[in-house]
Amino acid sequence: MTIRVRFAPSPTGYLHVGGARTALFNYLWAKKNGGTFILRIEDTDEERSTEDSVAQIYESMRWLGLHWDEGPVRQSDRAALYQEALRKMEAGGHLYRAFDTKEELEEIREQARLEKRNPIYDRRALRLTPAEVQAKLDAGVPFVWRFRVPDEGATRVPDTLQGEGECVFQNSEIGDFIITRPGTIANPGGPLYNFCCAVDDAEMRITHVIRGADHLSNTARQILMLEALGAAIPQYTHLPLILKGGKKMSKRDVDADGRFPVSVSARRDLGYHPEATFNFLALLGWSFDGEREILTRDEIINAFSLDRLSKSNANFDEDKYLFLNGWYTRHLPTATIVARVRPFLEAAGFDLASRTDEWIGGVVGLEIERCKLLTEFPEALRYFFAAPASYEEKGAKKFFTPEGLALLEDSAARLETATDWSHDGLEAPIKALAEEKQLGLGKIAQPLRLAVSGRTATPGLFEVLHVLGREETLSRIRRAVEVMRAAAP
RNA sequence: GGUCCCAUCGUCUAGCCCGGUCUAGGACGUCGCCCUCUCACGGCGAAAACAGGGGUUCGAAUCCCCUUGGGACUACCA
Repeated sequence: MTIRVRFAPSPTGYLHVGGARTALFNYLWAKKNGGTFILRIEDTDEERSTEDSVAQIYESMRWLGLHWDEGPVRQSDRAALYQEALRKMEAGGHLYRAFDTKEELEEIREQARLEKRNPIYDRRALRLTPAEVQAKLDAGVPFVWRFRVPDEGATRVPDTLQGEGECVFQNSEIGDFIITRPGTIANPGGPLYNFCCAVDDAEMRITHVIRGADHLSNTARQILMLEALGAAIPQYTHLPLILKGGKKMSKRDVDADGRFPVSVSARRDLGYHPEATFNFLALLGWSFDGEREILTRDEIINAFSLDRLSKSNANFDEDKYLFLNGWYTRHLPTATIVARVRPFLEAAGFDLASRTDEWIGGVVGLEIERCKLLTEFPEALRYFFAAPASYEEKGAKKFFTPEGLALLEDSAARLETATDWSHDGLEAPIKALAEEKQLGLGKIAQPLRLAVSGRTATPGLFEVLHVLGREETLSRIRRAVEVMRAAAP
């Protein structure tokens, strides 16, 4: 039997990293087994679904390389299918109409709370006589369809991960759930999530449902409907949840924290790599061998298996994500990094018109070990595009002293007579100066570094001077000297 | 409150199913040392965990029970 899995997001917000991980595991399971990965958009909630979200979900999945084999299938296009399933279940005696108002239902819940019971519908609609039902229908009283859960027995959710192979729910604890929005005969209410999900899983012949553990109790209901429909029950894998601050990631206020947003697109905009994200997400609840953690897409696909999934919830480890991103920044081909950094440099307003990819690659290469996120490059590279507007305060205090000033002027004098502006050609005269002064190279280099870059931490000083060129270097030193004189006359 | 799920270093985890090889392995983070013109990268090293209590067993991180803790669900959302 060929494996068929689906990722079924609701477009009520941007795809977040938790959803992306669910999509990833479905994708991996399909790829590993030569199966089919289906994308299904669960947009039955017209109020909350937006086209913007739909577009962003596609975009984020493509960015991560989670290409789907079938779909996207939109539930909003499948009304006829749900209508047919509804008729089938009704004919089987699995459904009944309920005319209760929101207020009545709230009362039932409140009562249950007081009695410390699970709030379960009391089936008052089921006690209506056929004549009473007909009267309400004739009067146009809105109703919803409820699924009649069997009185006895239990519903077993076959799960590869949670429980000991299955999770058991007593039917008496489930309660007759609602499967449509309120409507009338003339104007029927639309189908609800649980219902569509079960119908679609059956219709699409889904073999494995891999989704978050927050769906565990829904699954019992979906299995009940699947049985009523006479459909096969897929194998379920309820993934442990990704926690953020000890709580489930919330769809709302997705990107409330600008530094640690949860939407995939916001992460991309912050300069995270798809490779790092793919790798990191795969390791969130799954492990390769417990030793290796930096893995290629193919290695992950080949090694992926459901039985190496963890059962317990995982905190979203920002430090590790950032570390991995830094690793990929350092190890991805330079051309890739340059292509990805370019837009960030442009956005920062740097003039790239006269800059070749080779030149950009050069300066990116110099700063790459100090940058984990692509968004860090503009600030890191700023001094290659413009003379420092200010000098690092701590460094200025330490190196812009009378002694530092003298050293800077001496350095400038040596550099002015330098004929060879290569790394070695620059190093030689400065080293000679250090020896004459009986100082460590750092003593000379630090004031120079600060003068040309405004910073106390940069790549090798002579590489920097080489890139800046003679004129630019000397003019920056002159400016620094002026600033120093002005500050301490 | 009810139902369900989960429980190894601060965090992500390996080991658990098939008890002894575990003085519990790796990674991130932290700290120290080395490399070094600075920062970073890299290298080396350190501190750091089987939630608690009962069983079963010659022997338990591994099996069973209880307690405790954490999470999810508890919509005419998905």
